[in-house]
Formats: sequence, structure tokens, C-alpha cells
Amino acid sequence: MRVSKLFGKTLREIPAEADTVSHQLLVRAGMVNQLVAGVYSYLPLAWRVLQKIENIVREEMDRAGGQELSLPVLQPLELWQLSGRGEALGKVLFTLYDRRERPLALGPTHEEVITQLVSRNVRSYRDLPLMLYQIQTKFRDEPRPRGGLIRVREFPMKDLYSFDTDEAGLDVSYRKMIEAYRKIYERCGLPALLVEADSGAIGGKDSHEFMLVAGSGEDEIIYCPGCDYAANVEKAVSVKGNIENGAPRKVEEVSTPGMGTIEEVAGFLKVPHSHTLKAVFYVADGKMVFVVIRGDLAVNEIKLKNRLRCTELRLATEAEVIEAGIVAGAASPVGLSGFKVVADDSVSSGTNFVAGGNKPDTHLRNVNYPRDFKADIVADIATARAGERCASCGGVLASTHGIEVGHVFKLGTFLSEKLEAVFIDEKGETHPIVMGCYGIGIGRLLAAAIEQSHDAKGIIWPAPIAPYHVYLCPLYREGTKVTEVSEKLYGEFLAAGLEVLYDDREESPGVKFNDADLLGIPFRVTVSPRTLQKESVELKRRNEKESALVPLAGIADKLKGLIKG
RNA sequence: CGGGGCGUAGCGCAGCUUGGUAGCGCGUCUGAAUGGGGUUCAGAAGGUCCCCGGUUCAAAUCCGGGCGCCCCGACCA
Repeated sequence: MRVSKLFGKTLREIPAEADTVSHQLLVRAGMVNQLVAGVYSYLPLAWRVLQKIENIVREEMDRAGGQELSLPVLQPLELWQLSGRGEALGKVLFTLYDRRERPLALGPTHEEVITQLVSRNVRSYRDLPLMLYQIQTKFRDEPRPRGGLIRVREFPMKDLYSFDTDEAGLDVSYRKMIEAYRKIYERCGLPALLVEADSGAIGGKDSHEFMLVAGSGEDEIIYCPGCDYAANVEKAVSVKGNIENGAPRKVEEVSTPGMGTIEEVAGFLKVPHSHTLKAVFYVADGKMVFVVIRGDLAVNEIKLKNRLRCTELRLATEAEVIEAGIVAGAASPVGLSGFKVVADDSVSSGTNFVAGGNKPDTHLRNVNYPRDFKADIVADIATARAGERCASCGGVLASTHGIEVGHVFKLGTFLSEKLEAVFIDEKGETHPIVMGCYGIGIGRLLAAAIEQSHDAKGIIWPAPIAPYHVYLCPLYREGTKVTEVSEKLYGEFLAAGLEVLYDDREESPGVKFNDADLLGIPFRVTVSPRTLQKESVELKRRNEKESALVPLAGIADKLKGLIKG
């Protein structure tokens, strides 16, 4: 491709709208253009990268036994009501009406469609296992698109769905996919970390995410430097430890004038935070929930939501708390009734806690579970934090941020049950198909690759996904043989199967070099009177500082070798 | 949905406080010189000042309403 003809202009200045590095570089390199919030056009350079990523993904999916197909974007809303996930997705679902006023959704994903399709084509255990995938545009009306291509509302995504006869089969498919994903990230130059994840609105059991560790990442990862434990903070667990505070004593009331927060109460009574119990109030699907947790810990709303099995969960407003007759600042489940009480399992990790007295300015000492209060649910609902102990090895947990570049789920049978995707086993018995699903956002992978690999000058593409292999850069063409030689080289490179960006513009060396760096093409070949004097060209790798003179003869083959290697 | 910011030429911005009909840099086009890291000089084109309404002799500027975009949070397969 000749740069003079390439559609897309490079920008010197950083676009005002872009905050994230990958976003800035994508815009400056003339690769993407925003149409509305979270919706982008991909210009030729970006399109080439997307296709390369897509092909890598496709190859690995095929290798793992996947069969590619194409599914509708327009989906009847009923299908989402049938699966029950329409409600869970809520406003994320783009909806529209056809001319007959029939409600439709733009597919945010395709589990429902594929399950229905499979239910019509699979009858027998002989048809299983099965892996089907598609690489298509998905639509999600995200509450807040951000970070350029990191979180968008319309985006290309690969989804593979596995169908097995039993859990053991699902385990096999799941492991195959994790392996395939590892290869994909490796080929894209991304050191992705496998972390345990919450399965969210999609439901199901096991779930893992692949994370690219990056400061700009939206997700917090809790990991253990001492072992291989790593989890999304939504899911992460830690050792809460036992709090030694003597044998249970008799409850006594203490006056705590004006003391409301754990900070204040603990300070006033001169006890550590871990010797207190904290009460937090939530509204789950419209009902007040009373949550108790040890004073030094924080509630993890995702865990809480999962335990409550509710669709909507939010903190109760001050007015709602008062309305419910709760004494904010001095509340505890002791002696209270009429609320659903959820306790973090830390309430049984110690004795003689300080808790609210359910009277203004009053707290209780020596509160013990379960002696003094009961809970409807006792479970881990705490947020794991860096500095706490690892549940697997006892090491000290650390925290970092990451960009989610892949997510795999063991769906189980809930969708196949709802949509009646069943098979008949050897004994003639009918069972729901056991499902898994595995997604990779292609555009996000592109953005993540840039986040992972760039410098002050621009993008540094890993060769397998670079839009072009070689940037052919002639200098000082007028009155010299540079043009002649460059044109010849261009032809040779193309003939050798190299992907070449040929900067045939009348620009100064600075402009060309800076554009070459910005676009991040792995190899730059400079032709100038100076190099031609020595029958050579200058070869420079984008990711290295030094360049070298290389003889003209055989340069195409040499490049070919370097790119393959 | 809550909080904050922004909207003026293709891009980045100034002008708005104190109303008088728009300017700078980059880019683009023309010409010349230059020649290894965004080169210099000369000239030119390019604007519904986000939209609607109001105040005024006069609105980019003041007032009201709306829309859009970005950031933080909520949220987010």
C-alpha cells in the first residue's frame, strides 16, 4: 500500500476526547473514528489488524474443534424473556420494533439463539459434544462507554458455545477453550492472566477471565505472589482470620454519644475495628436487607447479590433506613426482627464484638454470634483486599488492575432447560444439554495490544497482528536513484509476500519517521542516497533503538525470515 | 442515574468576565528554498461560533430550555 493513497490521516496532536493511551494512539494513527458514544468506524489500518486478530482466533477455534457459523443480529425479544436474561440485562439490551410492532433486540450475545438452534438440530448423545462459534458484531447499550475501544456499544466479538452430555464433558470443553485462549493471547503478544471470575448476569458455575494487567484496566485483580491464585475482586476470597478476644462474656450496654461510624465507635471505645460489627442496609429487588460484617471488612456487593439471588441490589437511602425504623449508626441485628439478615461469615470469626444497640447513642459490648443474633444467610460476602492472607497458601495478597480480554463460563443446564435443548442418552433418557460459552472481544483485544505495547512515539505492533510488516521509507528522492530503487524494492517485497506500507510521499525525513513510529510497523526500511552509496538500505526494528545497514541484494528474503522468526 | 468538565475552521485551542458580527497553532492547497527525527519563507482556501427560544439597535459573548461528547462514581457477560 502506498501511504499517499492510504485512507486515514495521522494526527500530531492528542485528541481532546481521548484519555486512554490506546484510544489516543488509535485516533492519532488514523485508525478509528467515533460516530457516537461507544460506536466507531474502523479505518483500513485498524480493519487489517482486526482481521488478523480474527484469523488468529478463528484458527485456534477451528483447531480446538469449533465450527464457525453466522447467527442473526436481530432477535425476537421474546427469546430473551423466555430465557429470563432479558430482565437481568435490562437496559443493556438495544430494543426496537418492526413494522408489525413486534419487539426485537439487537443481539448483545447469542446464547439464546444458538441454544434454540441447537435444540432443533441435536437429538441424540451421538450429536454431542459440539462446539459452535461465530465472530460477529454485538450490541450492548452500556451505561458508560469508555476508553476508546475498551468499552463500546457496538463491537466485533467471537463467541464459542460448547454442548456436552455431562459435567465431565463440559470440563473437557472448558479446558480446551482455556488452552485455545492461551494460544490466542500468545500469538497476539499479550501476556494474559487467567483469573477466577464472577459469572454475573450470565449465570452458571465456574467462570474465568483472561486479564491483561494494565493500570488503565477497569477491573481489580486480587492475586497471590506466593502461589498461582488470582481472581477478580468481584469473586476473590481471603482469609479473614480469627480475632482473639476471650471467652464470650455477658452483653452490656455502653453509651456512645454522637458516635456513628466504625471509625468513631472503635476510637471511642478503644477497640480495634476488627472487634466491631458493622451494619449495612441494602434494598434487594425492593426489599430491605440487613447486612452484618466485621468492622474491618467491606461488603462485596457482587457476592451479596449472588447470595440473595436478586436482580437489583443497591444501598438503601437514608430515608428508607429511617422509614424502616433502623437507628443508623447504632444498628445491629441484636433483638431486631422483620428484616432479612445476611451475615458475613466473619461474624463467627471472633467473640465479644461491639455492635449497635438499636437505640440512639448506644452500643453493645460482648455481642456473640449465634448467641445474640441469628442470620438468614451466613456466607462470605466480604471484599478481599491486598494485604490480607491468601486462602490457598497463606501468602500476602496483592492487587492490580486489568483489562478483561476474554471470559469463559460453565453455563451448565439452566439455558438448555429453559429453551428445551435436550438430547436422548444411551438408555433412551432425556437430559438437558450441558453448555459452556467463551467470549473474546476482538476490538478490545486490539486496544489491549496497544495498551500493552507502545512507547512515547506510538504503537509497537507485535508482528502477527501488525497491519503491515514493513514500512518502506525513501528519503531525498529528487535527482537521485532513490525512487527508482524504492519502486523496485516495493515490487520485490510484494512479490515475496511481504505486507508493505510504502511511504511514497514528498515529506521530510522527520515526518516519515514519526509516522512510521506512530503506526508501529515492525520493520522500517529506509532508502536514501547515503545508503545507496553502499548498495544498502537501513533496517530498523520498531522495538529497537539501533538500525543497521543491510545490503540491497536479498533484503526481501531477509525480511521474510525475520518476520517469520 | 448522581457529580464534574467541555461544545468556536479537518485537529488542538484563544476570544465569553466587560455584547459591536471571529482569531492563533497544526493540518490542507499554490510557489520557492531545504534535506537523516514533525524544516523554512511567501501566499491562499476553509467557520450554521452544538441546536431552539428570549433580552437588545446589535449575541460566540447575557438569560431560559434542549442536545451531544468526555471524566469520576453507580453500572457493566
